[in-house]
Amino acid sequence: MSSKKFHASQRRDMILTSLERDGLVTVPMIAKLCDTSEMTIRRDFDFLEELGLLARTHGAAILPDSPSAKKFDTIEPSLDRRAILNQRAKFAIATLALQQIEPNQTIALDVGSTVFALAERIKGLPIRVFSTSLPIARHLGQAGAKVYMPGGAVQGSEPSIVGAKAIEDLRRFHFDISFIGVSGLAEDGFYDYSIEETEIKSAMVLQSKRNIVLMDSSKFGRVSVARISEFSNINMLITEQTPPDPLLKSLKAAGVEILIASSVVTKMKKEFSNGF
Amino acid sequence: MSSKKFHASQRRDMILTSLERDGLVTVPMIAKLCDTSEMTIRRDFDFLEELGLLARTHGAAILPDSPSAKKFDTIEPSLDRRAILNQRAKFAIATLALQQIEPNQTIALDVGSTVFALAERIKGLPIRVFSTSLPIARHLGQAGAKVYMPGGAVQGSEPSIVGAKAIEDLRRFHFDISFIGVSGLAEDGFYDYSIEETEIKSAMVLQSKRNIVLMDSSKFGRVSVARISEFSNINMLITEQTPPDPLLKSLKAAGVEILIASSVVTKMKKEFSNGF
DNA sequence: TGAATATTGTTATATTATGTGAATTAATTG
DNA sequence: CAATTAATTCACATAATATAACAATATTCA
Repeated sequence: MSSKKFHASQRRDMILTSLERDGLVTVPMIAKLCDTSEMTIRRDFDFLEELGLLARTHGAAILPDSPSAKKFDTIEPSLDRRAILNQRAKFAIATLALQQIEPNQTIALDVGSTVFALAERIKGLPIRVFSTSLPIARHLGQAGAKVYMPGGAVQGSEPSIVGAKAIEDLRRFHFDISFIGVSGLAEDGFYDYSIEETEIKSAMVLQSKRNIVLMDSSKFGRVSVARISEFSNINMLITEQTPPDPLLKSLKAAGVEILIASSVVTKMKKEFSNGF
Repeated sequence: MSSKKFHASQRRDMILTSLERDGLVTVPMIAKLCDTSEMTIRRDFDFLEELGLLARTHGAAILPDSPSAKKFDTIEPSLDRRAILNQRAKFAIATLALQQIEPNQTIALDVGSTVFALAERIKGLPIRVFSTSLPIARHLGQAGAKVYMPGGAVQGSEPSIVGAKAIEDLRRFHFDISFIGVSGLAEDGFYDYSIEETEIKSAMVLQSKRNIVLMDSSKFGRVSVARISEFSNINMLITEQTPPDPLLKSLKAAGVEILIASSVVTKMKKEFSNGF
């Protein structure tokens, strides 16, 4: 038979794919599938756990925020179920986003599960963070990061600060980069389904030197209630699939740089060019 | 026969799923379902009970006590841990606190697990809430309550808003009641171990018509870093045990009303006098 | 190419999970 | 209230899985 040996990244992809499909993978399962030793698979599990892409248990690996993954310590509030669905894409997008940040910058983090994925990876970096999202602020605050929030009303299923007071507070800040989460992308701009949150996002965009939209491809072509911004205010879009042609053309015409994150999991051992 | 053995995490998921569906699961039920020994299921029950995801009785497991730990949702570890410890007392204290509130009031909620217990019981009531605590704001916001927060820096293991900006924001509000959590009670006042949080608490006290301190008896006689307030500004103390004599005398001399919550679980089916 | 480095495989040694039956505790009933 | 039954805990044996250390192999880069 064809003795198929895979590379580390291929194995890890297979692990994550199986995991997403079945919700649980065992060491012997994958070892046989990849025709490799169990030790290697265990090391892969370790690696992926380090990145937060799975949780290890005795004998198996499971999705990181399923209830039984919370052994003793880490009771993390999961944003919601749909966050783990595109987890890999979000992780890849967050990785690229991370590389846009430089030490000692002040960055703004908007609402959304993809932005949350970035927040998770930001922990411990020497930057200042401003966020309207309660889960993000809480997560980073607990990790000891420097986080600031605007005042205002709390709203939404991923609770965030909205309202006139929040916008007023926001106007007193200035950010090096804003990372914006959106729920739709059409030919005339980025959209979101909450009017209140849209107002905040728009205000955030105006206070930033650079604006980077993070979104996964499921949102291409979707028009929601309210427009956040025209393309001209957005400097970069990070996603994991090339947008379809009409959108791509509009984006490029407006000068939006587009980064496509590959969801292949690699070591990333090398230092980033940005000094982290 | 296809006798498939499940992994621990799968069994625990099945337990929780059955529990949610039926409200009650027995050991033999699950043991047969999982084709495993009863001992193993008992150990699973222990494990899940530890996390507050179920409650054990003789012969079965049922949904956990109404307060806290509902699902794998909103509660962060440090908070959760402490909350589970004196859960009974906190629940009782929160119950008394609830009776101090009247419809359509504006109340301020400070930081702390006892105050969190109150927040949990407040859900759905027709009041406006102001809070500096991120977990509380998130919890209530997600439940659809009207919540407002001050802007400022995020800090602490139960993250909350602190700093000059927060105090400035706070000064623009006025509350019917503030519920304050403290970490110490000595003869000259209430104490807390975070200087930043103390400043916020003090400011909160000044903006309220009535100030109610919530604390459990473990904090009697403990002096922490910084004083929040003298007794004279505090109208009421709700706890679950009578304070020792020197403290009691000081409190009474300053006109602080003292409510002792009985941690005996009563029916509480009757309407409260305050209209809820 | 060859040295340096990283990855993988193998073994022996912990650690953890599970199953069994006796001892203990809690509920039930006459 | 004792006697009975059911449920639980305890202690230990066994099996499954994880870890650590080292050897072997592959990969990278000068």
